Amino acid sequence: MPELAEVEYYRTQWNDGIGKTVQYVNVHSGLRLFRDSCDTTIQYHLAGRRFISSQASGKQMLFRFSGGFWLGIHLGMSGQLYTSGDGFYPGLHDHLVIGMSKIYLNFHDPRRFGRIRAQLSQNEPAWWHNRPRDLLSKEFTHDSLRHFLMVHSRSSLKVLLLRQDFFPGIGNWMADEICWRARLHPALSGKLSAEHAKLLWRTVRAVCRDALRVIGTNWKTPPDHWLFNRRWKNGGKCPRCETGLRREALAGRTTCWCPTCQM
DNA sequence: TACTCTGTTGAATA
DNA sequence: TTATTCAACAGAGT
Repeated sequence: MPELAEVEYYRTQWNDGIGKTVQYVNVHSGLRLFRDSCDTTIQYHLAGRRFISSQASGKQMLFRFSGGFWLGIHLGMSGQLYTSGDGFYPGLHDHLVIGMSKIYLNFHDPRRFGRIRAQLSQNEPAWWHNRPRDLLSKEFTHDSLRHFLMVHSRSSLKVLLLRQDFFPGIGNWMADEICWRARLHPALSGKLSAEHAKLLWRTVRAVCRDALRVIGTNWKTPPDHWLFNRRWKNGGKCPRCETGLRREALAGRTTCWCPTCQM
């Protein structure tokens, strides 16, 4: 489940290709992944270009190639980026393979919920330019969060935290981790007190920082004092108070919380 | 074998 | 306008 930190991790997997020139491109054309009809653009225009740099923001990634070629990737639910060396042969779910000298950059996605877009232009694509600000930027202010909560005061915290237009990069496990750390019940409405809103703001940033540090750099397993390791299976205990965790679908998403800690 | 569940986005519906 | 539901998928588990 690629969220903020997993996306950052996968982005860096292609770093060994930076500076190299594309020699070969293999695309599984016609898949929903290429619904922005970019499969032919990639197939015909990527070869011969040099891989310059990459960025990640929320769950989005942007890869820059020479001559104004931009490749955007969203991993969806099961997407992965990885590289391989000589002798590699694309598997069933390797939907995009970029061959370079001694390295292949691969996009692998069994469930095909991801999204790939390509564009030829001097400036970065509009969809990237218009993306929401990052949660660790100074533009994500306490005041903007309070305003957002006020406007959507009828929605639950869990639903709001999953809104990519305001919380880019937050997914299911991060939303649960944030609620748990802030001791706020995920079903609470957005109508929070000023103190609780401030607490939520601080916690969102702390969880983003911690996730990027632990998972984003070399994908270590988060420590046991996070909710993360306990939330997946039945019978998990709260790392703080050892109460049995509750797991229920909330707004259609599996949600885990501690009935003692989270009010 | 057949059914259920998983988690993200965006379209459809209320 | 805003909130909720569901389809797009394949694979692992029951």
